[in-house]
Amino acid sequence: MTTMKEVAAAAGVSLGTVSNVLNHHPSVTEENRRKVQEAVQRLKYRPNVAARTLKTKTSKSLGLIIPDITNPFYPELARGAEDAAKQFGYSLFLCNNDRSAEKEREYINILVEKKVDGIILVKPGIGAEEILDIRGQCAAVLVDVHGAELPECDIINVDDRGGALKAMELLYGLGHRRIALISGELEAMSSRTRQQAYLEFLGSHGIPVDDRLVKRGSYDWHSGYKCAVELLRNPDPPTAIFAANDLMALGAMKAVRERQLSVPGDFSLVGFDDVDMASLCAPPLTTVRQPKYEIGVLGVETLIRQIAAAEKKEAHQPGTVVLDTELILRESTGYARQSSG
Amino acid sequence: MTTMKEVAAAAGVSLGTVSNVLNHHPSVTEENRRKVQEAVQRLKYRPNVAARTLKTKTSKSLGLIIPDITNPFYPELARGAEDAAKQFGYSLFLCNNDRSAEKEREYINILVEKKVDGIILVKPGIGAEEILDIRGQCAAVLVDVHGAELPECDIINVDDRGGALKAMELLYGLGHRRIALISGELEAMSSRTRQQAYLEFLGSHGIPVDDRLVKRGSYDWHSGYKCAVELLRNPDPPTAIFAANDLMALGAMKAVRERQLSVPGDFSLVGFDDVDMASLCAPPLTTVRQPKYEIGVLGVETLIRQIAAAEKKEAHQPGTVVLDTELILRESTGYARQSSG
DNA sequence: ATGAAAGCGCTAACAC
DNA sequence: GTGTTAGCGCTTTCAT
Repeated sequence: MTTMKEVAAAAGVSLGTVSNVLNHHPSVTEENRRKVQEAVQRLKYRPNVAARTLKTKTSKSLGLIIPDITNPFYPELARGAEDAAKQFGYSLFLCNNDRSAEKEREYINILVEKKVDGIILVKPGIGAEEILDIRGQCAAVLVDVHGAELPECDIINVDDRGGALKAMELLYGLGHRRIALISGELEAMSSRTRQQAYLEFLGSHGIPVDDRLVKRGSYDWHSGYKCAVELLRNPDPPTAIFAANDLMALGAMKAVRERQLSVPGDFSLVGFDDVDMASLCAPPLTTVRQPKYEIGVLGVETLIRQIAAAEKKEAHQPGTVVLDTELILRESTGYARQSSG
Repeated sequence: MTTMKEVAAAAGVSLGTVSNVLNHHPSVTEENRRKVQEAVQRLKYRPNVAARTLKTKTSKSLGLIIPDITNPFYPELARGAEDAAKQFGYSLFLCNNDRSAEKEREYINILVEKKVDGIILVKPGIGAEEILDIRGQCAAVLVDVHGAELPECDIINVDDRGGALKAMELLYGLGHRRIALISGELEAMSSRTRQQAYLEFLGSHGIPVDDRLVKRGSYDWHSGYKCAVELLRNPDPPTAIFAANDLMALGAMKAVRERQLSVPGDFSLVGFDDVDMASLCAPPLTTVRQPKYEIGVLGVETLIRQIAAAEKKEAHQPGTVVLDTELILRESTGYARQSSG
């Protein structure tokens, strides 16, 4: 492996000069610059990032901690993060924590030890103090977390409440009155919010909450299927389901169609997220789109801003941004049937 | 930031002793071990991986270069790689190259500079010499690549030929004779192989190849849709489509159903990969399952084996492994209709 | 503008 | 068993 020292020797200049050339410092003779560049080429010199990191305390690496890349919501987010990271000259460590706080801690430890310059923490399961601890080590941004307890952190959330309300308004506007909810795990801020919005909407429209119409899933399609089966077994079944994510909505759709009910003729379904399959499936799923890719991009942009501020020893003003959702009207929603609505 | 030096001072022992404790060297008094561990806890000491990497030339990091994590084939592969990496104490850099050899080169450079211990290169776009170059820097395993030109590399392939043949046999056995192919990009080894198998099967069963029945897609569902639309416009249309991946098969299914043809009543479809949506969609898609997760796991296991061999200065015997596929019979395939078969 | 040299935090070889 | 020490490859003063 070629080192700067060897390049210096080959070019007949000093170590410092080579470093200056490589770091584009202006104060180098054209002559020397040329000689160094030639030697770099000839010896196929490659900088050693470990050495640089040791010296500069910055690695040009970031960490992305998500629940599970296998959940179709995350690839796009990860892609956004990776693209943005690349653009700024950073690389990205991918970490799946399976929604386990313990794994999350492990990963944070490793990332800190690897001297990443920043961490994006999606749906953090760890406590507030632990999160603040990270900030002592590197930049950090939180995605999908309750902000109140963390005033000193950058937070990116999606307007879950607004999105859920849009879904409910659509269903209500189509005449549905018995609207079921398939919620996600209530540990996650976003699931709780979507459920609250559902309840709130019912309340503000004078619809009494029927507990048998509220099921709790776990974000995978099997759970959506199971919840829907139970819902349909109800003597007075719902005419529509609002699911806290597309996967569960699609699972529910499967159950509905197995009961020989047509979607949207007999039954309406709305999801959340707008994953790829939502548009592919039959019928295409009406859903509330989250800006997944943009979350990833914004996450690293925020990280970069923090890093830049820390470098200049400026204060960074942390903030919370709430991204908008968009209702995507497709073909899984229709007017409520008179008979049951 | 606490360093080993400070820990040594706090514990009243030497730097070397601290290092010995941290690296679990046997030759340390119980007494000293205790003192060091106490100091580590109290000072919240965290090792600096950059320093260690500089010294040991090993980073406990790996790189995974794939076309695009957004393609539903890759999250599972990535997950398998990440899980295995974690198990061996490694972290994983995620890199999307968008099937561009240029980006691929960039990433390889960065990864090498970051001193990753190994790289998994999926569907490499770079040339053989470049690939062999990597081997001088770190471990490497190739996934989905033509092996003949690279006898010195570890290669993991899937039995695309066998898989495609299974799909064709199924269709043929159901009475289909006009079977169309929607292939992928022919730069990729796997697409070429699947197409070859299709042609081979037709040949060996005395079915003349009809060029109008062979379409080239680009692995996304839109292209599958488009190809199917063209196929169905044919005056003597096919009764079944074999698509080189599930996404295109699902796109094709959409097109077929828009023509008011029922699947599998009027038309049969077989995909390749067995992604999540294949089982979720209606009707569930018959497909050829690839062991996606296992590829990822096997990839890092192979890397680890190379690394271990290099560490012990043993020779590593590279090899090519071809993983089996499995035909997953679902509901998108049925008997050919007499009228058109 | 350039060279010399210190040192980032760690491991490992060596002497005791 | 423990302490001392020499680098790993780089950036960054500080002289010159």
